[in-house]
Amino acid sequence: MKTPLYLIDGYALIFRSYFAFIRTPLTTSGGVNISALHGFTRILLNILRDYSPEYLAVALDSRTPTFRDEMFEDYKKTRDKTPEDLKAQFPIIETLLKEFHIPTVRRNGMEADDIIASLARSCSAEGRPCFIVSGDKDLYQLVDEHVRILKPSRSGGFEELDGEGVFQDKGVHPDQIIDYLALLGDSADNVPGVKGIGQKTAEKLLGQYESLDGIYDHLEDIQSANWKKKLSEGRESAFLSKKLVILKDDLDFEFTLDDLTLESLDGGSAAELLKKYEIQNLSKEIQKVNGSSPGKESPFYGMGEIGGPEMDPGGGMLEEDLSSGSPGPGDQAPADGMDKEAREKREALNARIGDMEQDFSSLEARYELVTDAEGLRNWVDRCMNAGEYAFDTETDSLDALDAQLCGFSLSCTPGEACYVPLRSPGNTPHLDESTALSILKPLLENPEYRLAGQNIKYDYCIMARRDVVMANPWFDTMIAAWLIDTTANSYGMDALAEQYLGYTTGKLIPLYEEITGEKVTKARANSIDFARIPLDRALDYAAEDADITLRLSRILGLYLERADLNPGAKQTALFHDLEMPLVPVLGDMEMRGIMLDTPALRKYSTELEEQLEEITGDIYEMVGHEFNIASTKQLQEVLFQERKLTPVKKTKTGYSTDTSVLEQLSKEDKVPELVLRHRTLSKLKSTYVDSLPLLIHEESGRLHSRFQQNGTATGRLSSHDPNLQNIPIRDEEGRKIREAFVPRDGCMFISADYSQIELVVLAHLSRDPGLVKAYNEGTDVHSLTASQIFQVKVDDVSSMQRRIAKSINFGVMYGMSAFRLSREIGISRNEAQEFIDAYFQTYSGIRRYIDDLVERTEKLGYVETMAGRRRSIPTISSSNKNERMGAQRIAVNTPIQGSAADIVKTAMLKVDAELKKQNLQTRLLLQVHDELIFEVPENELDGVEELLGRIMPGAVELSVPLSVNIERGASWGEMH
DNA sequence: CGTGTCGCGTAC
DNA sequence: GACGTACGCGACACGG
Repeated sequence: MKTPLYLIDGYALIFRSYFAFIRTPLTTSGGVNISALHGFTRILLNILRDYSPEYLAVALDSRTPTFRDEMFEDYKKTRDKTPEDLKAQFPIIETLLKEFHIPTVRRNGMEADDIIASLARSCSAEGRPCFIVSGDKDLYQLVDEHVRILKPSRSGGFEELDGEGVFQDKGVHPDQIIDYLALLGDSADNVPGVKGIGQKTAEKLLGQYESLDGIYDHLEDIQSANWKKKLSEGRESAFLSKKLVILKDDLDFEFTLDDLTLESLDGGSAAELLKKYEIQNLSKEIQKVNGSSPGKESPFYGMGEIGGPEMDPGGGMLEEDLSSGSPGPGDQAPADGMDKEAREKREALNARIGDMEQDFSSLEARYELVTDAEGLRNWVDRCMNAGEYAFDTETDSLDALDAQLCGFSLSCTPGEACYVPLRSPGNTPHLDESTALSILKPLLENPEYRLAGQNIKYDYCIMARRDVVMANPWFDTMIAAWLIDTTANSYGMDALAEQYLGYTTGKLIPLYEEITGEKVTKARANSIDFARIPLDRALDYAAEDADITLRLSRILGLYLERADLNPGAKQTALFHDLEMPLVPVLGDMEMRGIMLDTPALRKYSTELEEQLEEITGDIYEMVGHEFNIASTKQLQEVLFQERKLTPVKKTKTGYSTDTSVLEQLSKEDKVPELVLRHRTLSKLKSTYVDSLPLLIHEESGRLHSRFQQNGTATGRLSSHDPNLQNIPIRDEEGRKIREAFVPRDGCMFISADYSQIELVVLAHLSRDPGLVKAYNEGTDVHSLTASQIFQVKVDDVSSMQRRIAKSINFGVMYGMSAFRLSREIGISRNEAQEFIDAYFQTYSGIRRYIDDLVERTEKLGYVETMAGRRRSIPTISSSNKNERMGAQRIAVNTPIQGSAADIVKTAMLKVDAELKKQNLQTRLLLQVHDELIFEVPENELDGVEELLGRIMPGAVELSVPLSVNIERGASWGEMH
């Protein structure tokens, strides 16, 4: 066996090392980035240590444009400009290589890859083993019986890839890599590939047709119309890509193998260099490395042409602009039907809004940094005198339960604000938290002073955890903006300032990135630490927050008032009497959390795992091979191609494999049946059983879901992290998860849910005599409906008939079509239509209500709920029928769903007030749309049941009775 | 590796 | 195409 040659892909490893530490770069004490120097040297030393190579070379890229640039002018054009702090490391690394006496090879017009390819081919030709050190998949094409890849692993070792290894890694053989890359493209190098073909597809196609030529020769045989289309559109691009990814392997070199020995290695001066960059450990290590016969000059090969850009600046692809023209905020008043007085009022309000905008835009902001007690007292006095002020906290986390308080800001006059830092970088003296809070407390806790804020629930929680209970959260700009336009895509302060004030705020993320040098990814945006921002910059940002919030509160107040000019409108009341008081109630729920029986879930997880493995095995056996059952794409192939089952319906990208389809297919084949079971169990496992325990808060040991008040267009709440509003209940397996929600010691749960609240609301809104009568007499509405449409006595209604009636009752509220109903209950479309017709004949009041509502919506452009919540529906007059029908369904559904939400919110406030009044320890934990769940000390159980039974049915007054089911249980699963 | 989109499935 | 409102998972494609 000949002595192996080691080829190191220089720049590939340098880039890789730099970007590996991009979030927390390695730097010298002076802040100089040394990630690449460190990482590259580490890999180099590991090769020396692990493989003791005799022959080795580092291949480097050309300093001038390469033949690929000439072939394809966009080549590598998508790359960002190489960062300056990375570029600065190139010469250092080259110097290091030179001083260490590591042979380097570079040739102008050629990339390192081409050099490696040529040297590797020479090795193959003479039967010499060759190891290529790189993580770049382009080089996989070189692997053969003599050539292998050494891919540096995270742990510091190397993964050795031969032909089999390449196949394991990429799913194709080395001689297919070129075609693989030609299909896939490489965005980093701007190799186009075939658009829409990804790893999985490329792998599959090459598995079947061997090569690119094979694929195009058999284009007509390809089953998927989708792929066929993409491939034929991308043909030219594929073959150009192929040319780009083929490495040039026929370069001639003037040197011989002997020029690539490591005999003259000399770690001495390299060690000095590393020491200079404060890389102590590697410096020591390199110091010890020495070749056997020192003194030989390190060869440096190349043509010596200088200059030429290393890389071109990126072209920067523009993202498609998704924003669409949104309706103006809150002003969709009808032109007609308004009397003179109303029009005058409206004009007066518009004038006030205009004047206010004018005043605000001419302000010169004056912001003050407050660092001592006297300064803060002064500001608190000013706020008290004004009676109304804006308040905002700065912290180190968006999670109010973890957050440290870094400071806060106040404003009581537009354009004037202060920031009070409590944590900051550097040594500027400032107030400590407890002193500051003791001065602030009398302001925040006195209900006489009205507090404006943006997302007050957050600040409420922050302060409550520090024993300051904000007593008058009076104007949340986020919630106000939501009420004005429930379908906006952002309620962030920046967006509101832009929209309502025409004001562009300072942006925190760029500021933070500039100061810390860290990239703020989405995952990290939660933990921006405001204390790291120097006070001068912090002042501008934080004080502006309070200033803008105050301005927004004033102008949004006017917008609410203006909305109230519409007949019957009551947005201001809805805001102040319902939504704002709800803020602390939701904050309390979030802070309290709910207890989870984690051991029970862990045990269940194991059971599910076992069942899943068994099902998976059975499926593989029947299908004859392994595949990813969770991949709809792969599943489609198995079902519709291999097993030749008939597709039932399509999705945007292929054939559907959803539950209804699989159920259908189960009649013919066992596999879809097993897949259904697999779906159910893996859904439970991944979404609930395994995920819920991960969200348990360390300090409290409980699960703190967050209730979003502006999460929906209808007025419902939503819940997230975790979403506790979609915990399973319908199936036995799912119910087990509810059983893992348990009360704290000495308590039980009480659940109170409104029965059929949406149908009751429909009865109330439509005033349909039949429906109203049924509710007043306590008749079972579904049975009554069935008796009417099937023309039988109520007592003779079969369970099937009742089920159908129930479907229709619910379907009507959603604007269900005959098509859907027919599928839902397995009857023909005509039959379904007959049922629907019979339904509307029976409940003619509902028909009339819907028709009137749609007509009214066409006139006004919006719908309203009982509490005056408004949703604008501009597409109600669309010329596109589908769009218009969709709008009509929204118009019908929103008042029903939204009014139900109004009722439940009202109940929450009344119950909360009563619990406080009676000084009970019972606490509201969850709201699930029509259900409230309380944690109740045992001695309060009876009293609370009585209280709920008294308050909840009468939360609002309706023309039909609203009944509540109340149950108690030792777990959430025990109720219902 | 991070991010967005899709298909799907859970709740009311 | 065909029933409203949410959230969140895994797979996949894609860009840096």
